[in-house]
Amino acid sequence: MGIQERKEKQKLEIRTRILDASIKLFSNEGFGNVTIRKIADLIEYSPTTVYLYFKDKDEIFAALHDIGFQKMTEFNRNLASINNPLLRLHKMGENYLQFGMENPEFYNLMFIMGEPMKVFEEMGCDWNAGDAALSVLKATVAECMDKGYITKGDPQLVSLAVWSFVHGLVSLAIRERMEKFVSQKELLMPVMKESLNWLINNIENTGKER
Amino acid sequence: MGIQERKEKQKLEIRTRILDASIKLFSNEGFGNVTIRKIADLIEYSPTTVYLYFKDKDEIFAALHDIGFQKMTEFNRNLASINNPLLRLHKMGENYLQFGMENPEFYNLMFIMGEPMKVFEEMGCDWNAGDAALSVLKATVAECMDKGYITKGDPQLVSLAVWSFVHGLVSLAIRERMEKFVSQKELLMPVMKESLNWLINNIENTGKER
DNA sequence: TTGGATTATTTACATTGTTAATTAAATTTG
DNA sequence: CAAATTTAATTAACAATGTAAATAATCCAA
Repeated sequence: MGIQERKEKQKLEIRTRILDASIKLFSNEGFGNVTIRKIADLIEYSPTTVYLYFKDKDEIFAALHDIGFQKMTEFNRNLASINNPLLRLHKMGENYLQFGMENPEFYNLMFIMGEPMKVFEEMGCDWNAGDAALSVLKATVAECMDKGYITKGDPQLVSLAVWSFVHGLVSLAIRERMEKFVSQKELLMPVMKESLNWLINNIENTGKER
Repeated sequence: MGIQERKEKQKLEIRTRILDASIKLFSNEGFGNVTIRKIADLIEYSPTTVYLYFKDKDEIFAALHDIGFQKMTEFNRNLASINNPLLRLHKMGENYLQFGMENPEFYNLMFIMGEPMKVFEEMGCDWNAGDAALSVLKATVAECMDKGYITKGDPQLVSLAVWSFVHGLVSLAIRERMEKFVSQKELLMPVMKESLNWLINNIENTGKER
């Protein structure tokens, strides 16, 4: 049935156009700027047409959320070539910081906003995109422990700690809570990286215990 | 002029009523539930009256933000009696976690939402409430370094790191990004505390370097 | 008590998310 | 190919929201 196929493709095409329009809107002006009517304007359809492709606004956010994780995965391509797991962990952290600072609106969607999570809850499905990304982190931490780069312990706990740390940095920075610590915007990223260095140095196993 | 005085007092009284109503609204149902009209209903005034006491909604948020910091300060009363600065730092962290988990909406206002910050920016004034709280942290970290509990270094950098860490934990938890790591809600707080233990243990100076 | 200042309310408007009714287009069927 | 049916899109409408302007009520000094 070639006709069904084409229809599916068209449907997907418009869905993509809606998402692209949304991205354009929020990456320029933030999330307050994403309204159904503005999306409709951009794709040159009437506002209600949007509802033929997405149940509601939150479902659009959820879809964008997934796109964000794809973007982040691309960001992490440079990890594959790093053999030393601690260096890889370090680089992974730096990537995370950079991704957040360069895509604050996506970051917001992925790790701060409540809306996408509600959709996943309603749909009875989990936070798959996020969980996949975290699995990589956990595997890396476990490898660090296996090979003795960091003190052996619960990889889950250490992963959570590392993630919380970098998430804390990014989210404080993009929500402008860091001005007391970092006076100029250009210094934000360097200071955050230094902060990450500090953490990595601290958790590195220099054989102080057992 | 006793009459001026009374007027001031009345003005303040209504301002307080507006803020109280707002707190009631958002602590039950979150921030989406705070609308000018609902506030007006609660204090039994017409909606536009609210604008005689606050320039706009964001200014209400900014005022609530300050109240949040007062609450947090009260939370930290238990620190005064702790002499060991590292123990005090640890307890300060636990307080922070507890405050955030018990007052997620206030926490949101103080450390996540963008609105209050915009108001401070517009008014040309700084994030005073937050800065004051951070000064205490910085002083404690400095004391830890002075007395050799943690490796000497830049207190500013370490303070930022510690704060980012606990902020990361709280904000991931209240925005429900932690479900992969912590399956049940009752376990959240224990795991977060364990995570904090891990950090404190890691930064504790056991004399491994110099 | 009267007139200006203060405080409050009533209207009003634009923007938003979303639903229902209606029309236009495409597809299937006879 | 024409009629019937299904699908896609639009127009109209609604309720909620933030907020401004016009109007009314209240208060206080002269």
